[in-house]
Amino acid sequence: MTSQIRTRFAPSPTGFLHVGGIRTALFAYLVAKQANGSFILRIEDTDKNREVEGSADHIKECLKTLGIEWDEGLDAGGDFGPYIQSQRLEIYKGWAQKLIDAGRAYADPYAPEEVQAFREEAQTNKQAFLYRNHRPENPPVWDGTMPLRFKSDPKPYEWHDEVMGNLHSGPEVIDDFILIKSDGYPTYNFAHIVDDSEMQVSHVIRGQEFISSQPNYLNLYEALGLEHPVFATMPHILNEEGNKKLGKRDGAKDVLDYVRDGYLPETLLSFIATLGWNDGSEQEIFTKKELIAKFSLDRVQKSGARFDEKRLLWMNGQFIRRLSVEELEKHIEPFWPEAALSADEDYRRRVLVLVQERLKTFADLPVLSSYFFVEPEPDYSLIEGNKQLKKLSSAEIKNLLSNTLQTLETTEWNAQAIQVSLNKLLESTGQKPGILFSLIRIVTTWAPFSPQLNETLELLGQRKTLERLKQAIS
RNA sequence: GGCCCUAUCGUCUAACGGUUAGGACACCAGGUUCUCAUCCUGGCAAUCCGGGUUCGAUUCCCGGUAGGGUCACCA
Repeated sequence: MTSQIRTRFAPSPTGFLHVGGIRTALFAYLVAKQANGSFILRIEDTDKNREVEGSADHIKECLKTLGIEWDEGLDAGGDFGPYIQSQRLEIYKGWAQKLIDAGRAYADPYAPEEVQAFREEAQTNKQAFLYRNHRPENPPVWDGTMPLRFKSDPKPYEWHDEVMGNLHSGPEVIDDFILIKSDGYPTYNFAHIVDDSEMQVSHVIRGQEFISSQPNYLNLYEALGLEHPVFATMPHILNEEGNKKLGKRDGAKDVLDYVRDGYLPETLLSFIATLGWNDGSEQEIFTKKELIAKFSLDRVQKSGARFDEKRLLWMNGQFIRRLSVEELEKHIEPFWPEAALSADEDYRRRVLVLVQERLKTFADLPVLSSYFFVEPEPDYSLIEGNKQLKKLSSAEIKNLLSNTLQTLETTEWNAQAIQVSLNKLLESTGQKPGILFSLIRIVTTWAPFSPQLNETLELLGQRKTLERLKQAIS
C-alpha cells in the first residue's frame, strides 16, 4: 500500500488570480512534484452569486503560463471526477444523508432574519456568535428548502500544521455550521472535506483565513468517520504597506498582468516562492527545477510577507540576463517598438544582444532601442542638461563633431576599429571622454542612455552614424 | 469583544542556547577611459517591551504591546 502524495489547488471562480492564490497553488504543486505525487486542480463553484464568467479559464491560463501544471482535474481527467463542485451535488447529498441518518445533521428552521437577530445579540454582548446556542429542539425533517446544519460535538482540539506547528483550540469555537445551503449547493466547509476525502488528497495546503475553522473541520471529519489529511497553512501575502492581506482593492495585480508588463514567468515563480520561503542557504533565485528539489513546507515562514515590487524588478533583470538570445527573442516578441517590426531579423537580434543587460522588464525595450530603428528627434536639452557639455560653445561643438565626422568617414566599420578611431579623436582634440564621447553618443542616438559608444555606432551602421553627425553639424 | 496566529535591518530573510546577529532588495559613496544598466568594492541599517529559566538568550517560558486572521446560506 503506497501512500501517494496528492495535493490540490481548489480556487473558486470569482475573479482573477493574484499572487497569494498563485503561491498557494505553487506550494501545493511543489509538494506533489517533489514526491512524484499528483497535483489536482478542482473548481469550487458552490456560490453562484459570486461566480464570475470566464474565471475558470483565466485561472487555468495563469497556472499554465507560470508552468504550474496539474496532473489531474480540469481538462486533465482523473479517476475521481467530476472536478467541478457544481457537478458533484449528488455526492454531497449522499454524505449529507449519512449525517442525517446518524443524527449529526438537521434542518435549520429559522428565517435568515432570525439568525441575524441572534448574531446581533451576540455582538451586543461582545461575544462570538454561536448558532448552536439556538439549536432547535425539534427540528423539522429536512426537505431541501432549508439549510442543513451540522450537529457539532464541541470539544477542544490539538492538531499539527506543517507550517504553523502545533495548534490548539477550545470547544467554544466549534459550531453548527451549514453543510448545504437552501439553494441546494453545499458550503465550502462541507464540500471540500467530502472532495478531499473522495479524491484522496493527502495534503491540504491553503491560506491562513481557514485556520480558525480548522477545529470545525476536525469535528466534521470525526462525524463523517474520515481520517483527515495533512494540513499546511500559508501565511498571507501583504500589500506594500504591510497592514493587510493583498487584495484587489490594494491594486493587487493579476499574475498575467505582470507577464504583460514584461516580467518572465520564471521570475514570478522564483519571486513568489521566496516570499516567505527559503532553503536556508544564501541562494536568492531559484528555477522551477530547483524549487521542486529544495522546497519544504517546514521552512515556510509563519508570518505574512509583503510584496516588494523593487525586489521583483531586480529579480526579473537577473532572469533576463540569464536568457539565451533565442529565449530572449521568443519572450520579447510582443514588446518590439512598431518600427522594429519591419527591420531585419538579424539586425534586431544584434540590438537585443546589446541591450539585454540593460533590461529590467521587456517593456523597457522600446526606450532602449528605438533609435536603432527610427530617426530620433533631436533633443538639445540632453546637451544643455549635461554638466560638461553645456560649457561648450556651439562652435566648439560643431568643431568636435566635424573632426569626428572626418575620422569616422575613413574608419573601417567594426567595433574595434571604431574604438581605435575614437581614441585617436580623444588625442587629436585633447578632449576628455566625458565630453567627446558624451557628445557623439547624444547626437547619434538622442537618447538619455545607450549601450557602449563603439558598439552602438557599429550596429547603427556607418551610413546612419555619418548622417546623424552631419545633421547635428548643420 | 471572544477565539486563534504572528513578531530579526525600511523590505524579503539566515542564525533549531554561545556569531563582531549573516545574506539579498532598496538607499548612499567609490571603481569599470561617455550616459544608463550590468559588474566589483565599501557604507548605512534589525533581534517590539518587561519579567523569568540558564554560566549564557534572537532562540525556551510567562505577561504586556503591536499586527494579522476569524466569529456568512463566501470561499
